[in-house]
Parts: sequence; structure tokens; C-alpha cells
Amino acid sequence: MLQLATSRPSVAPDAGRCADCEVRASAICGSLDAIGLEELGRMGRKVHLRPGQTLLWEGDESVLVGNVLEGMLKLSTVTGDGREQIVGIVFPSDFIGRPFGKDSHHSVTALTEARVCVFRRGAFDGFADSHAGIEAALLRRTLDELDRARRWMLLLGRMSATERVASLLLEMIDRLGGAPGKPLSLPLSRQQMADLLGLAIETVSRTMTRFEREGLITLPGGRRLVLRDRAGLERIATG
Amino acid sequence: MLQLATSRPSVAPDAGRCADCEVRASAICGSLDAIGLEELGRMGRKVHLRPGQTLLWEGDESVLVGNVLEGMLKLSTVTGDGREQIVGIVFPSDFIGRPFGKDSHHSVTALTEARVCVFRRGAFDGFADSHAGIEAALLRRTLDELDRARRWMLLLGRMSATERVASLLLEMIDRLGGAPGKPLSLPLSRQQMADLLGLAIETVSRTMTRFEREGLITLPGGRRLVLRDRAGLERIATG
DNA sequence: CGGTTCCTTGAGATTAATCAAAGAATGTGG
DNA sequence: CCACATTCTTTGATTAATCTCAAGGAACCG
Repeated sequence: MLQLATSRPSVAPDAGRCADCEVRASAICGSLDAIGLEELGRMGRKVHLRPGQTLLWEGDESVLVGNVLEGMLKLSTVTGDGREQIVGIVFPSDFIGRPFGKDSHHSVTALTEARVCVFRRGAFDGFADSHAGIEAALLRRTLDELDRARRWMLLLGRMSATERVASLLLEMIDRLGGAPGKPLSLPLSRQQMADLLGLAIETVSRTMTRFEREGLITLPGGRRLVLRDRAGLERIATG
Repeated sequence: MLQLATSRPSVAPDAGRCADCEVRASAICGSLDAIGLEELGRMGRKVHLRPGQTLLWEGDESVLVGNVLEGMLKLSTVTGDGREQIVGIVFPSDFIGRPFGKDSHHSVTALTEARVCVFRRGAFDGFADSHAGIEAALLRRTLDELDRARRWMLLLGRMSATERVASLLLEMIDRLGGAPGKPLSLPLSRQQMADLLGLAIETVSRTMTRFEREGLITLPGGRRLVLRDRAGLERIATG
């Protein structure tokens, strides 16, 4: 919950080899031609983050934006007295940071080892303004993100603890390619699941063991999960 | 909570007089030149909605998008068994509907008398793609909307009923130009406040009367509100 | 004025949070 | 590879917050 002081993210010197970037096709850069890509490449640098390291802090001036190359990161906000809410999880090819805005409304923190391709916000804003394709791609992404955020608002505002946990498990299984019987390694700690679901950690834990007792899942320990009864989970998640 | 069947929205014949549109400067159309504006004008029509009328239904195909000209509308989703969550409130010059997407993830319903300038979604998508300024303006708006949605996620996930109601009152006071001592007419019913805050209607009601007992506000009846102690409310809202 | 809808209030049930402590899992240095 | 420290997870008991159910009062609408 509490963000410990973290060491400085390490910056790789070999910045802008965009042409053979692993997310070239799916990230917003996919909209650029060779010339634009070359120009953008000169502006960016690659940053490596260890789990727990924070790239952007809530409330700070919005200085960086970028694309996730590898790993998962959380976007989170905190109340005055330290209660945390995770407001989004990002995956490779997702965009992070707040372009066209003075400050960052949430922190961005690595959940796993992660690599991110970052740009100075001001430079990126200018570049985007002269490359309509980037803005168009970013618009589509942002609209999707907004849909997701609003769906999550329904979960946070109107669903019971049981429904919330079932929804999250299904979402993780889908996003991480889980299948019945196949063990899946959860990328989130119980506390992070709680912070995402707006619940206490104990409630998440209890709900998961109840699901196990009811034969919906198996928990072989060590943050691993086996799906047993997808239809059952779906019935619960739907309310 | 339950959406009653509503009559068909009435469509005004005098569609496209964009040049003297009341939200011309602040809506996304502000980015267009005279020619683009003329072209867009031919595509749009104006729709009048009475309070409670729904323009777009959750789950339906995304057929319409548009700008709010006058009034307030709510964006809402519903669980399988009918629990409602309001995921956004829109005001004049705000954009509504889901461009570049197959279906609409939430309903759009008038809270007050409202007028909206609407476009067929497909036609708008095409227009936007050939007018970068529109996409740029829409992107900025969508980013702001996403920030708001995420801030609300913190409220829904981590704040107490008391904090939620205080936050909402402050937001309404600010958005509607309230000031200490000046009576303000709330545009939301208690049920709608509850649906926005993820609370039961009784909890909202009780919290408001408690705020009145504590001298933070006065409730002269009839959905009217007088602010008495802004600092007090802010102290509560912050947590 | 009578009907309808909206709002408030009370009592009791229920859910989830909190407090507390024991039990895994993970990592570290010997 | 093991013993120990640390962190994460589970479980239990209790408390607190909010919801639900129920009913009376206020506002609003022909």
C-alpha cells in the first residue's frame, strides 16, 4: 500500500531503434511512416523498472509519457490518509502518462519487471500535434480505456465482494490466457487485488478460499490459480 | 432506477445552423473552419429530450454520437439484476456517444430538459478521420473524461458514505456556481445521487440531514441546498 | 384536493472492515 | 542446503458501516 522510496529507474543508452520495436505494430507508433518513426525514435528512451518501482507520481507535473514494451504496471491514486485505489492496469503496447495536461492524476508503478519507452511530455505533445495519425490512434486507445474505467465503476459502486472477486478472476484468466485445469500465475498480490477491487485484503483472501471450497478454482499456493468451473464464476460475476 | 419506456425524442427540422450554435466555441466543433463546419452541419440534427428520456441504450449498437447543447444528461450502466451505476454526467458542449466502436457501453438519459446535436456514428467517424482537428479536440476531451472517471473510482472504491456525499455536494456546488448562503437547486434526485455515489438512497438522505444538523448546509426542502461551511465539507471530503 | 412520487426516519439484518495472530512462501547469509 | 528473517496469506472473533424493510411526511401535478 505504502510506496517505499525506490531507486532511480535505469535508462538504456540504445534509445531509438523503433523499426524493430516489439510493440511497433500494436502501439500508437504503428500509425507512423518511416520518417515519423525515425523522428519519434530520436525523442524516446527506454527505461527499465523493477517490480515496485514508480515511474510517475500522482500530483507531480506530467513530465513523461510513453509506451509499455514489456511487463505490467498499475495506475493508482491515494486518499489524503493513504487508502489506495488502483484505477488501471497496463500491458505491453498500452500508452501511459498524461499528454496535453499539466499534471499526472495517478501514479504509475511496475507490478512486474517492466520496460517502457518514454518521451518528454512537451516534446511528445508537439510531435502528436503534427502527426494526426498518432492522435487518432491515441484517441481510439483512450476511448477504450474510458470504457474499461466505466465498467469498473459499476463493479466498485454496485457489486458485492463476491461478485467483484469473481469478475477480477475471470478478467485475469482471460487477459493472461488461462484455461480450465491450466495453472496460472497471478501477477497481483492479494493486497493489489484488494486495491483494485476496493476491498480489504482479508475479504479478498476469504472470498478466494470460499471459491476454492465451492470447487470453482484451486489455489495450489504461491500465488497460483487453477480454474475449475468457468460457468460458475461467470454466474457469480454477473450478479 | 428502472428505466421506463419513453416516447421517441423529438427532432427539430432546422438542423445545421452551426455557425451560430451556442456551444460552437467550446464543443469539439470549435476546431473546424467554415467549410468543415458547413459539412458537419449537413450531417447533424438537433434532438430535444424531456427529463427521463433516453437517447442511447446500453448494449445497443452505437448508432449516434453528438454534442450536448443544453441541459444535463447521465451516462449509466446496470448490473444483470438491475442495480444502476451512473458513470458520468454531461453538460453543454460535452460530447456523447461512442465513436469508433461497435456498441454503446452505457445508456445516455436526460436529467433535465435537454437539447443535443446528433450525428450518425458511421458518418461522424468518417468525417473525424478526415478532419484531424476534430480528433485532436475529441482526444483532449476524452483524456479529461478519463481523469474524471478515475477520480470517481477512488471515491467508489475507497471512500466512506460521508466522504462521498461531501465530495458530490462540493462538485455540484462548483459546477453549478454555488456560493455560501446562496440557495442552489440540485439537478439530481436523491436516487440519482445514490446511483452516482454507489450508495442506497437512504444513506444519502441520512448523510445530508446529518450535514444539516452539523451546520454544514441547509436543506430548505424541494431539492434545494444552501452551503454554510465549505471548509467543513472539504475537510470531510478529503478523508 | 387527491393521487403520485420523492424524501426522511427508524429498527433490524447483513456485509465487509478491523484487529489479532498463526501459517505459508520467499529470500539471505552462513 | 539450511536456519532465520521478512513478507505475504489465511483464518478467527469482533465491530462498525451500510443496506434493507417498513412506514410516515413533504412536495408536486393535474
